[in-house]
Amino acid sequence: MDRISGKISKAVPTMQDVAVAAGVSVATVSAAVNGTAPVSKKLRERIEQAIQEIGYKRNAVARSLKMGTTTTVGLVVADITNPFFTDVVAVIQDVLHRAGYAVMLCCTDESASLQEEQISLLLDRMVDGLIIAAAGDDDGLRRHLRGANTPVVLIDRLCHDLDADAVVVDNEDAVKSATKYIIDLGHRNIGYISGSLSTSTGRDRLAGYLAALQEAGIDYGDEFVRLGNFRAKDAYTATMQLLTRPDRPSAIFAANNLMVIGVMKAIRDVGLDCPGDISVAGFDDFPWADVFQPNLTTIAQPVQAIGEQAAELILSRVADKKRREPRHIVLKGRLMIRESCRPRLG
Amino acid sequence: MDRISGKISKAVPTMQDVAVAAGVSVATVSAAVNGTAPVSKKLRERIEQAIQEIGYKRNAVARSLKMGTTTTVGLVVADITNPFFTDVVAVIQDVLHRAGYAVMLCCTDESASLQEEQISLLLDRMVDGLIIAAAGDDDGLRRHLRGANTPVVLIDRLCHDLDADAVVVDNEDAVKSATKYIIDLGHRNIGYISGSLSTSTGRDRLAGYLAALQEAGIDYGDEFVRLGNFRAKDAYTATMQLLTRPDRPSAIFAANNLMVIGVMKAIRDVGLDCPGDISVAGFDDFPWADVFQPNLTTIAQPVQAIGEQAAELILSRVADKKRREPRHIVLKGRLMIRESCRPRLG
DNA sequence: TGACAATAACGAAACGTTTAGATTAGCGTC
DNA sequence: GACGCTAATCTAAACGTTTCGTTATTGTCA
Repeated sequence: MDRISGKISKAVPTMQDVAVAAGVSVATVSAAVNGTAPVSKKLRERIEQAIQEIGYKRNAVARSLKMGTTTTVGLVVADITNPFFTDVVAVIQDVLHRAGYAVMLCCTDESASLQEEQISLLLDRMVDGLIIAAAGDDDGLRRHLRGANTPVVLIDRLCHDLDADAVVVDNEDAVKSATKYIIDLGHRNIGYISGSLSTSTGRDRLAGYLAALQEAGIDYGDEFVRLGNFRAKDAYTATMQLLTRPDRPSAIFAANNLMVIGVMKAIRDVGLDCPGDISVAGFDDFPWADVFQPNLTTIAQPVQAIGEQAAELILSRVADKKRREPRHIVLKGRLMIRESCRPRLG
Repeated sequence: MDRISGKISKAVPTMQDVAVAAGVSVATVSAAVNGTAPVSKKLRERIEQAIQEIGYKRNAVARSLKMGTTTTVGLVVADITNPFFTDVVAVIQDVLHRAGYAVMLCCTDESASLQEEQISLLLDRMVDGLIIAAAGDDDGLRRHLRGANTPVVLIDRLCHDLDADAVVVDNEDAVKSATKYIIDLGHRNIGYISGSLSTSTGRDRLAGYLAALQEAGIDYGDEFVRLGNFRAKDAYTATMQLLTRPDRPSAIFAANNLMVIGVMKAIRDVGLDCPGDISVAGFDDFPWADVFQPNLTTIAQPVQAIGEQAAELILSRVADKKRREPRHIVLKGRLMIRESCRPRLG
């Protein structure tokens, strides 16, 4: 690159170079580029031409240092492999990009310690805001987020005692109505494969299940509840435990989409048929839920709305840093009744 | 925050603050923090303590400006909603994070113009490297990437005439063997739902299909080929066209996972059954391919290896900027034979 | 005792912007 | 022609690091 020819051609041109080329000061170039101060037509044209000629691009890092703002938001999700999260991520991405923001994506694999690392990484890089689907324990999260006065929007999962904006679904209500639907089909022994109880979604969804049982006067409590920790593999073993009981459940509800896979695998592996022998429903809809067999009955989350609201929230926080009351947006899930649940025989 | 009390407490402490607190110069603090120069035990301890006390964190933006390096790589994929990409993204994420790098994720929605925007956004922010699953036309890509002397690794899709590292799958070979498998089952009229032909994957996969036909002495050429552009919806209409022909195909191959969904939907909507009436196979495996019915026969890509190799490549490029020959890594796909293809009847 | 390394700490100049405040130019008024 | 008043432009000081060249502090050896 650098020709040895008296003057060395810089690798990447700076505002200074533009200023020299256009015969003005850097301040004027800055004003012209950003439109922050009036600059005469004549100069503006000269500057623009110089920019074209030498191929100048503004250095966002230098700008960030000076401005104290990076037009970047960090996005932390528990599992990028989960279709629910990817759908939400896609929407957030889209909205933020339109607003000129970049997105730094991090993935915590449902691990609290990894989560702290990732948040630290993002905070170091001075992201203007943070959207988090929190994994694991709340304490670490709170500790890391206090002090850093970066605006935070929680999605999907709440964090106790952290006064941040949040957009979540009414999990309890959704699972309660799904469970009620199953009960109304005549099922009494209903298995429940739960997510991690250190997340608000894990707790709230379970609460919905229990509430429906109670309301129906079924009182075995959490007898049929097993922990699946939101992963297919854990759900598989959990389901196996349920299916090998003498009084095995005639229906199973899985608290998220990944766990449904584990449930179905287990059902297949013990030689049962869904929905013939056992009914299944799960949280989170996915695109092929109604094209492969059995067509799954699910609770669809409003992913589009969740993503949009989260993005809007963080944008408004970033635009106007003054501390306001945190806002919680609660959306409703929707029960998609398909064919994986049948009335209980006999 | 800022108490009005004589001296105002800074929002976020700087190295200067640490220096004052420890009674040393900023240069020494920097040396201690980075270990770039020897500093006596005594001072190091004082500095460390000061850091703890005032809660200092190094400002990565300032550091980037000075160092000309951001320890961030940009990751551009065509569709974050596609399980293949998310799997790869997850692996890349993981490897890069371990190496201390952050990942900026962008999504182009298969649009060339959006892609240029996104790359521009990343380049502005001075990412140290770029991993790209290229969408659309190659010219724009080349134009944007030249000049910026940022290392680039292409994944999944090649870009003609761009001398960048790349890790791809031998698409032609994989599809050829899958098609051969279908032919060997006795099928003659085999539909092919293609991805966009402006991508190398679109072209190579189609080439594999055609090669298998030719080798088997079947010579209707691209009679049964329809464009699905890698999206479920387009694949649906494309499949509909095929299924309403008088000589409708007895088997269909879809060139990626999303399009399989469209194909299955179309088959269902015209009242046919897979695999009873029509056999189906597709590119890209997914977790539930073998738990829901029909168990899909697919070509599994080595997502783990793709992600790892891509991450390693970009890391080595970033570590050592000197221009070397671009490396192309070609991996093999694997045919996962399940139950969605049956011997042709009659 | 003085000369000379070796070592540890420091001062100050970058990196490429933004921006407050100073300067200049242009122009109408008295 | 001196004066003010705008509007346009410039000068220079930040922003928070890193790093080069320099100085201070030892210790060693002739």
